[in-house]
Amino acid sequence: MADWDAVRFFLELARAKTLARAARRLRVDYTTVGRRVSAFERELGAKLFERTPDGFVLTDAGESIRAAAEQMEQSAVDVEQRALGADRRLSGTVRVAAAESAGHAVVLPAMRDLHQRHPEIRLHLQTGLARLDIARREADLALRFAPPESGDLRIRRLTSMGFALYASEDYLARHRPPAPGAGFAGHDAVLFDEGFRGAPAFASLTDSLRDARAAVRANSMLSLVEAVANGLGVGALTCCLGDADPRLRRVFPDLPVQRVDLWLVVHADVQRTGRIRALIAALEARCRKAAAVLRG
Amino acid sequence: MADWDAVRFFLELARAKTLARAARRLRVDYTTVGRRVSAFERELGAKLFERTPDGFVLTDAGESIRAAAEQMEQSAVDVEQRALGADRRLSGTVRVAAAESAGHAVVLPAMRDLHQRHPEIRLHLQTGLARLDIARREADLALRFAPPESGDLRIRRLTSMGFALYASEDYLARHRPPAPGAGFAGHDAVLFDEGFRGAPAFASLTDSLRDARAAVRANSMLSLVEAVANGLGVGALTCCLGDADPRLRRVFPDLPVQRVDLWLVVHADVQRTGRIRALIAALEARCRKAAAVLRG
DNA sequence: TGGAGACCATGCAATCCTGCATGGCATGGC
DNA sequence: GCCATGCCATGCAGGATTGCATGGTCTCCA
Repeated sequence: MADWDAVRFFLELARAKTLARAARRLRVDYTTVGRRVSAFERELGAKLFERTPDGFVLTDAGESIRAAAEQMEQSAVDVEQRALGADRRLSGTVRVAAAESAGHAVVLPAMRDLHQRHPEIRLHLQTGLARLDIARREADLALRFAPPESGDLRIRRLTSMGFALYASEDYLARHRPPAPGAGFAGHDAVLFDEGFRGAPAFASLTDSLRDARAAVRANSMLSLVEAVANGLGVGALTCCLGDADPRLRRVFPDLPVQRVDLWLVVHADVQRTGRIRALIAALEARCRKAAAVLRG
Repeated sequence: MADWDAVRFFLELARAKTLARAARRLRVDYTTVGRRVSAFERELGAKLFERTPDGFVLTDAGESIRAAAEQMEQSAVDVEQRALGADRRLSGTVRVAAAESAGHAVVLPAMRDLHQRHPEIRLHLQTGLARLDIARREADLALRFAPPESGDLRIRRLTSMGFALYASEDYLARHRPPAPGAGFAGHDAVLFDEGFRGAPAFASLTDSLRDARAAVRANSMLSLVEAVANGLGVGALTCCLGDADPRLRRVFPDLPVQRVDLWLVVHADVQRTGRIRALIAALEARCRKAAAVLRG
């Protein structure tokens, strides 16, 4: 094959179905995707895609090379992983995928310590619940509230984080104080946009807000805190965040907090990479030192 | 990984050990190989090669990605093969015009490989020097020792084939050994009926037989080989044929063989049809694999 | 010892590729 | 109907990549 890179374009187009979407994921212009895929078809002498009204659909020929192409992708990832594993330098970028609360409470403080010793290590923190694929190397490291099981991933428990319901002082003054377990009918809720799927402990916390009206939905933790702090409603926050903000009060100060385990996920091959090892060590140190705060 | 194609360069350099050799195999300038491999190293953040006096040697990091890179290569081959296999037109007859020696040494072995994968492809091999007109579609493909220039034909060099003078052991025992360049007066020659017009290197070989008596003339290579093997005279044969027959000996074993380039000629617009592409690929694979044998 | 041959680094010019812009074509909401 | 949105084809200009040329190092061999 003249140009292996064409397979990368082929695969992405097969997944994205349109030139435009594939181009965005590949970070090139869509004309480039079209041209390279056409060239690939010409080279192979086979029509790989049917141009239908709803996008590019694989032909039989395209379908029949898909598996091999994915195999190739897997090997490409392997190449990358092993190269990364061989890299002992304490410099370069580490990409971390984490829930925003974990990013705030764990990753950034850990990074601050790490930066003192190794200023060459850069962090690319991708918060949000969108599950970046560690296996496909969309991130080097992930912090998750629910551990995935799969293949070559190394998983370890970092800490457990406390969550509780918070409201602003004046919100609590203006509303009839809720009773534990009695529901929040008549209350306003500040909700995270996407649910923390797969974290049962956390689910039980948000479930208790079910009866409340959703006054605010946001997909940014900062907005969430501000919403609660501004008296817009009751919200579930990590204790790190809630306790640190003087404007916030726990709704049930006497109840124990909800604990959710935080898991570190990393690909087996990159565990030896210098900068990644260093960051993992910093994360663990941070979790040890701040265990009390994190657990609430 | 930003550019999968870099892996192809990496692998080739790992095998070839020098930029120059790798570049020749990849059909690019060696500066390109150097630059792309360097870029790859930069991207991975790992030094893959040690630049030693005797070429590029894999570092530990390079060694550790080699297996995955080879895996990737295997998948690339799979992609290609399935694309070929998926083309529904991979059946029917391909008509090939070739000199008998090329047919024997290249076309038939290539066809054997091809037949494993695509048993529905049939070959119609028309040997002989009569120039079938590709342009007029008297054949789909031609293998020639002299490239025609004309219009819509696609021409590429397949390999170079070695020719040498052969005789049987007992013929050599019975005759005064000829001296290189001194002519063959008093010898018997086994000649191909029609001359290889247009292949100067070959002409020089047969020219040296000018002084010999023509003991046998034949227009079949099989007859030619048999004639030489039976001690009827000295004949110019491809090294493939001559070296493979235990009854034959090179007349001048110490002289380098005469090399004649073998050209593949195909009409531009049939280049894309599946069965023809498949055969071309098989021909090229055969020439690559058997290059040493073909060159003598 | 010196010259040929093989190899590699670097500067520069031509080429190829990419991205942008325009325009055409669908779909869907108002 | 009409506009907004999303998609793709094609022409064109800028820029990245390539190949070539020069110059240097090393080895081998006469």
